Amino acid sequence: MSADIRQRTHELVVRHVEDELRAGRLRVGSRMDGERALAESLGVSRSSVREGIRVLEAMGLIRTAVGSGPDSGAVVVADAAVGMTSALRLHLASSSLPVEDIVQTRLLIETWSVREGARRADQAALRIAGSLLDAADDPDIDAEQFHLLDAEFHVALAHATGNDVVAAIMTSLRGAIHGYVMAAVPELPDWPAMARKLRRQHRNLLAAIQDGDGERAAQLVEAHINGFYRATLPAVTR
Amino acid sequence: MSADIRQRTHELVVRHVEDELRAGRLRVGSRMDGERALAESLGVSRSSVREGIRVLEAMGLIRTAVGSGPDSGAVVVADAAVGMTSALRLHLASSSLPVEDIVQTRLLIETWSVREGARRADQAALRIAGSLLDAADDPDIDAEQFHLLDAEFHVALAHATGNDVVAAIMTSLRGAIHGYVMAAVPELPDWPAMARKLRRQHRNLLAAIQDGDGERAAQLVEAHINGFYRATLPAVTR
DNA sequence: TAGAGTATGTGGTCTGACCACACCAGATGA
DNA sequence: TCATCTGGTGTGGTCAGACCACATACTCTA
Repeated sequence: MSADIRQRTHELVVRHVEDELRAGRLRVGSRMDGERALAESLGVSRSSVREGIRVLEAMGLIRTAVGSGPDSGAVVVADAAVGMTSALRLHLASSSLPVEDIVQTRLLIETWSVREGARRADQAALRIAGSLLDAADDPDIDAEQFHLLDAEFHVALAHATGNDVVAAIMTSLRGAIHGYVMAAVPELPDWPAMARKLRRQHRNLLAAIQDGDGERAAQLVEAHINGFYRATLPAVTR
Repeated sequence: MSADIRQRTHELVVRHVEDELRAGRLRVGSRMDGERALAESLGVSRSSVREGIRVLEAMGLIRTAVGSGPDSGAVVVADAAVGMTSALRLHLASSSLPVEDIVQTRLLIETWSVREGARRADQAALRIAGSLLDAADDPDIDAEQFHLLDAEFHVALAHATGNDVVAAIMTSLRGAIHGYVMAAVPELPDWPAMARKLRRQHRNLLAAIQDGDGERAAQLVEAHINGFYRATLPAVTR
């Protein structure tokens, strides 16, 4: 693997954990050695171990917890969406990725997802999506809760494809622009009307998928996403 | 933003940089303050600053360099593909993301990309893709160089869509499975024949895009990807 | 004027210390 | 006997301070 170039110490730590995963000595749910033990066994300082662990944590690979007992320490969780969401959010902040491109990518991912979801007809996954819509019907929730449920609904549809990579990408696309969505809400002339429209579109979309009508679902989700961003984007990018 | 829950110090550092980016006080190409100065201005230790910087670096947001002068220190580079590639690679190592899902996601992204590329007809971008194929025609390069150029070609096609998010996703999808591709090469009965076939398919694909024939390009890229993985995946997942 | 030598500031690494926390086992009480 | 309190112990989180290798920019010398 051409280790000619200088490898920093924390990269060695990341590489070590990656190798342990690849070899199957670490798997999802495993508890890693403590930072001090890892430092000693690799012959590096605890600071360097911590830098590596920070990277793994930011990638959604592990989770850390203080204290003692079986839940403490670094545990492999492997939540792929975490790292991708952070990456997208940060690059969005740096203006190196335009919001428009994210929206277009959503269109491409989601039209495929609902077609695939309609084809697979994974009833359990669709039931989850439906219960999220039920929760979003609660008139007492505020705008932020509504849009979080909205995001969860779209992610649930992505999960109905059975493709974990697509689901992770969808989670990160929707999660990264949550801040932009919330920034747009106060700018909307009539948010309650918008929410009613979104609820209606969600129901129709889910019905089309459950009917196995992938084409109709694709058209509905495209209109749904385009409609929302045409109403909100001008307010934020202004 | 409800900072009720405990925020660790390195997260404060990440958040600080994110805010600076969002406010425009930092942009791509900017040089960040030194670690010591940042630690003092935020009232935290240098170790914590470094942990935050490690995260930003892993996300592809910044690049660090030792020494002195204008190129040293932490500089904002905003290479979105870096973070996503690492995230995918690590989750692939943990078996939480199956290779098959990545391949299926490539199909979805790339069929869209070549359709969009054919529609946009970005001559400059397509010329870059073509020159990568020229380089890959060199009979002296080895398997690794060939597959790296192969990956670059597919990424170049994604760039021809003009969508930076799609291009970053494509880069990470292809980059994350590079190790798997290289692991499969020695298992192939006749790699030179495979390479000849891939070269031919690449040329036909690029020609279809340049002809503006998105449908044909989509069919070609689908057959191209499916063909390669049907030949290699069994060797690796075994 | 050209070159060698030096000063300076950068990230990279290490050591060792202390803290807050969460669990767990043994002591204590009813 | 059982419930409750109370330390002990090990975890990550944070900090201070030191030294190193390195790359540039400056200064001095031949």
